[in-house]
Amino acid sequence: MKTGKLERLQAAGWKVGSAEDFLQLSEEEARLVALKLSLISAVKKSRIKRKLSQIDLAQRMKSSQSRIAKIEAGDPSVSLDLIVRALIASGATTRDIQAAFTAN
Amino acid sequence: MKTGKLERLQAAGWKVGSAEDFLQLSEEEARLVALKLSLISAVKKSRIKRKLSQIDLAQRMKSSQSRIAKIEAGDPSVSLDLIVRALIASGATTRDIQAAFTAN
DNA sequence: TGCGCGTATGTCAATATTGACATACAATTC
DNA sequence: GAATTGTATGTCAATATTGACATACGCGCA
Repeated sequence: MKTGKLERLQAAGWKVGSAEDFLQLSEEEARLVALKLSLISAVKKSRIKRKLSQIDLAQRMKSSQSRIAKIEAGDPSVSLDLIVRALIASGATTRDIQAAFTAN
Repeated sequence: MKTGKLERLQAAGWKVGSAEDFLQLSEEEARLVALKLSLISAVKKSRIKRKLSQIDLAQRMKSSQSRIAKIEAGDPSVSLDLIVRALIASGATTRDIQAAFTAN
């Protein structure tokens, strides 16, 4: 998960480009972040629900335990692709995924 | 006239190679590809609906026209992150994104 | 015909993401 | 308190993805 660009810029009191561009970009970025967060939450829920350890899930998707931990911790190095792969591998149904996408 | 899954995958440029390989695609991989295809379709629909050219959309999301073309062509080099960014930048609502799932 | 416009395709250096590994931390059980 | 089990964090070489650019294609129009 990317560090909040908006928050950091605001904290620094910066103006970037026009206010319009700035607000639009941050809104889009915020939507993407919110989407990732709800998917991450769904991964953990699904994994726990199926009583899988991080190692179990890692083996299912041919990844590693540390990657799963980073996914669930919202590490900036984790892509949306990997999050969704984890969701699917964890046994989440299409409906589960749909719900996660919608819940933001 | 519903297109077969195999044709759709090949048409989208995924390295599928042969029917043999396709059959070896795990259910998880197939679900991820199907998800990407739905979202890709939603990107193009949303862009056209808002009367945006690929160049327009590229500027909105600070990418390039060729990237947008590759997104819509289902180029394997395009990540899910970028697809969703394009969806958001094209003006798609959360409901539009949800619809992309239901449609598949 | 040539011209503008939108889209498609190939390439590539820069950057982002990956699995794997080592290691630390937390809770549980003996 | 030591072993076991599950999770967190940092690192890094290998790989994947990126925007940018050049260029080609299709199509309507003057």
